[in-house]
Amino acid sequence: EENSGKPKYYVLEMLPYPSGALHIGHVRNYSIGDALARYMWMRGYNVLHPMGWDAFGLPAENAAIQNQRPPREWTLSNIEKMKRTHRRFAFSYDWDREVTTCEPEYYRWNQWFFLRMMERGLAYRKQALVNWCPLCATVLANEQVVDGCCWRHETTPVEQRALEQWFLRTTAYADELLRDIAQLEGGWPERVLTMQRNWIGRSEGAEVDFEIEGYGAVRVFTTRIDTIYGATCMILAPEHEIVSKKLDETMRAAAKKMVDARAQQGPGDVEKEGFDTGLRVINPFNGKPIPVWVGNFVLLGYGTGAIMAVPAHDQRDFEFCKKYGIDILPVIRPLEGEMPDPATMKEASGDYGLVENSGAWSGMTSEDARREMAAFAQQKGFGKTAVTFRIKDWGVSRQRYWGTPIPVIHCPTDGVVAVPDDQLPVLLPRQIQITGKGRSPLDEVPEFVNVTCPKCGGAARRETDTMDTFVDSSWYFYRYCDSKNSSAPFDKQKIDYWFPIDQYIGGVEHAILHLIYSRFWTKMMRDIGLTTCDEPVRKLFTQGMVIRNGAKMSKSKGNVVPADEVADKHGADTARLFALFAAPPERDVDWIDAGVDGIYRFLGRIYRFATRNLPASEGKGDGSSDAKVLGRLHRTLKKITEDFDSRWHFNTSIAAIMELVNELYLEETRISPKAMDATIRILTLMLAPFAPYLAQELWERQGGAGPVFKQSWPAFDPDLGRESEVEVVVQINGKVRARLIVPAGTDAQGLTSRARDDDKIQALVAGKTVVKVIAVPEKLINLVVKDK
RNA sequence: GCGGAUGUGGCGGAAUUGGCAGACGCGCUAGAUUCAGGUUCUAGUUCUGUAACAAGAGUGAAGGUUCAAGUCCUUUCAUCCGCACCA
Repeated sequence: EENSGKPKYYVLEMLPYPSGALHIGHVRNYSIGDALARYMWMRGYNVLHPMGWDAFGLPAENAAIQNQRPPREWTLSNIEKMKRTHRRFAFSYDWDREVTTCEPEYYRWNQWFFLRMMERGLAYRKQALVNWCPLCATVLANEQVVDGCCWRHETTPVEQRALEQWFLRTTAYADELLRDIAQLEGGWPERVLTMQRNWIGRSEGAEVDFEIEGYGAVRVFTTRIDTIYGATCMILAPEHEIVSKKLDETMRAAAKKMVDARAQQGPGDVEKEGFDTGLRVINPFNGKPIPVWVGNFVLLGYGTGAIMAVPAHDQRDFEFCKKYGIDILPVIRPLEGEMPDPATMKEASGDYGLVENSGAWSGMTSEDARREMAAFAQQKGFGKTAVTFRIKDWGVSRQRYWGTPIPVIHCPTDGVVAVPDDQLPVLLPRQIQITGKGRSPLDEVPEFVNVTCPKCGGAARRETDTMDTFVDSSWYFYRYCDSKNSSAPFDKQKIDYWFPIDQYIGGVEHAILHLIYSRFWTKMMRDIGLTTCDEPVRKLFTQGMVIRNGAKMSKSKGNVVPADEVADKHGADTARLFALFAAPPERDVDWIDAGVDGIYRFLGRIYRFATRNLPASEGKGDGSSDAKVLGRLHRTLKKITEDFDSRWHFNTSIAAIMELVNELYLEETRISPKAMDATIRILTLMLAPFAPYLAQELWERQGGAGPVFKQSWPAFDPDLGRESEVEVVVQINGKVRARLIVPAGTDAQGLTSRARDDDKIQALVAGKTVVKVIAVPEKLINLVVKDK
C-alpha cells in the first residue's frame, strides 16, 4: 500500500530458487516468512511480502461441503497460483525443465549492471585456473565448490582448468564486506558472520622481495616480517612461474606431479613434500643467501605463491624443514621462558615476543618490529606493508543454456566490445540443443553467435557465456519493490522506503554464496548511485533444513518430498502447518518422522467445530463454561502474540491452539452463543498466519468481509485471560507430596498456612521439625524438614 | 587440530526467568460409533512397581552449588556443523 502511513516491514523468504523442484523444505522456509508477514500485517505494518499475498490470500471458492471432512479445495495446494505469482515478478521458473530463467526485463537489467561494472573495471575477463564441474559441464565460482566438489553434485570433484572467463571484482569490496559485518552483529546469526569472516580471510602483513641472481625479485607475503632473520629457505608453490622459467625438465615434472596430486587429493591434511631447486635468493634484510625449494603446501592462489620459511616460528615451515634437514634458526624470545633450542624443538613457537639475532632490530617487540621492518623495506624499495584476502573475484561465466547472456561482442578488429545499452536485452535463443559437451550450447546457434560489431560494423562473434544465476539472486529483492519499471532497474525512492530488508529468512547453506554476493551487489549499486544503503538485510534468520533419512534433501540423492505430493494428499495448509509444527524453525527436521496425520486431524477438528457451531447465534449453550473457555482463549492469544514477537517457536504456538481446541471440544455444549461467537472469531484470526486457507474459509462462514489477513490482530484481554484459581505444589524436601488449589494471588503466608492445614502434609510432617519454608506464589511451597 | 551447536519416553519435540520433567503431536492400548474396515468421539500411555493406589528411579556420563537443577559451575563422552596447510 503506497502512502499508507503505516510503519514499513519488508519480509523476504528465500525463494524456491534456483536449485530444483519445489519441495517440502521450501514449504517450511516459505511458511515461516509467510506467517510472519501475515502477522506483521495484522499488527498494523505496511508489509512487502513478494511471494505471499496473492497466492495465499485469495477469497474462498466456496464448495458445497456435505461430509465431515474439510473440503479438499480449501486445504489443497495452491502451487498453481504460486507459480503464476512467481512468474509475475522477477523470474520465470520452468517447472518442467527445472531451470530458472529470467524475464526479458530482468535480463536487461542484469546486463545493464554488467556493463556499468565493466566501465568501472568491476567486470573483467582474464585467463585463469578455474573450477570445472564435469557434470554441469560449466565453470563454477570458488564459493560454489564444497569440499572440492560441485555444490550441485556433491560427490563430483571439480577439476581445475585454465580458461578465459569473466569475473566480478568482489575483492574491490573485500575490506568493506569484512568491516560492515560489524553492522550485522545482532541481526545476523553469529555462525553466518563467522563463516563470512573466514571466507573473506583478511590478513595483514608485508610483501618482501628476495633477489635471485640472474632472474630478479621474487616476492613473498608474510604476516611475520619480524621473523625474517629466521628465514632459512624460500618455498615456492609448484605452479610458481619460476618453476617453468628457471627449472629443468625433471624438476618441472616433479612440480607438475605435486599439482596433480593435490587436485586429486582434495582438502585435508597432506604430507608435506618438496625439493631443492638449487637456486639461491638473498634475504634483503641481512644480505644472506638462502636456498629455494618447491613445496606442495604452498598455494599459488594465496599471497604471492611464494613464502619465506621460518621453521622456528611457523609450524608448517617447521615440519617441512625438519623433514628435509633445513636449518632452524630461532629469532623470537618468548615473553616468558627461554629462547627455543633448535636441536630439541618439537614444534614451532608462533607467539609474539622479543626479536633477537636480527641486527639493528634486536630487542624490539614483535609488534613494533612488524610495523617498523615493513616501513624500512618500503623505504628501501624492496617491500611494503600488504593486506591479503582469501576471497577471490567472483567467476561469473557459465557455459549453460540458462542464465543471462553476457552482453559483449568479440570483434577481430575492436576486441571486446560492449553491447550498447539501447540494444539490450540480449535474449537467449528459444530452440537449442543441449550438448553437454563442455562448451556453451549457445556456440551451436549461428543466429545467436554471428553478429556485427557495434563499433566497426564488421563481422563479429557474440559472447556465449551466460551469467551465474547467483547474479539474479543478488538483487531480485530490489526489483520486487518496483517490478514493472522499464527505464531503470528500480526507482531509488521506492528502495529508500523499503530498504533495508527488515527480515530475511533462508537456509544457512547460502552463508558464503548468495549472502556474500548480495552484499557485494548492494555496495556496487550504492557506488553507482542507485541506493543509499550499505547493507541489504538488517536481520537474517536461518531456518533448519528438512532432511530425509538423515540426509539433506536434494535431487541427486533422490530423496526430495515434493510439495505437490504432500499438498495433494492433505492440503497446503496441512503441509505448511506441519512444517512449522515439527520443530522450532531454526532446527533441522527429518521428514521420516513425519506426523502429518495429526496436523490434518487437527485442522479437521477446527473445521468441524466451527462449522457445526456457526452461526453462533443459534447456539443453545448455557454459558457455564464461558469463563473457562474465554480464559483459555485469551491466554492462548497472549502466548501466540509473544511467540511472534520474540522467538518464533511456532511449534509451541500451534500446540497451544491444539490445547485450546481440545478444551473447546470438551466444553462445547456449555458455551453461550456470545462466547462462541468471540471464540470462533479469535480462533480464526489466530489461525490466519499459519493456515490461511482454512482461516479464510472460516472467516467467510462467519460473515466476515474481505481477506482475513487484512483484519487486525485481536487484542489480548487481561481480565478474561486471568485465572481465578491456580494449582500450587507442596513439596517436602524437594519432593512433591500434595497439590493445592488456591485463589490466584494468594501470598506466601497464605500458601504456608494452607499447606500446613493439609491433612496429608500434616501426616508427613508429624514428629519432625520444619526447618525452613520456601513459598513461591502461584507455583509451589517447599517445606524443609528434619527428623527430631 | 581449532571454533560453534546439540544430547530429554518407542518417535518429533515442550519446560521462555533455577520452581510440578515429558506440554502438544505421532505411534500404541482400550472403549463408544460402524455390517466391517476407515473416519470420528472418549480415555490411557517415561521406566520399575502395584489388582489399583502407595513408593522409588529418571533429562548422554561423573561430580558440585542450592530449600529446589533438564536449566548454573567443573570434568568427560557422543553426534552434527563450520574452518583446516591462508604464510
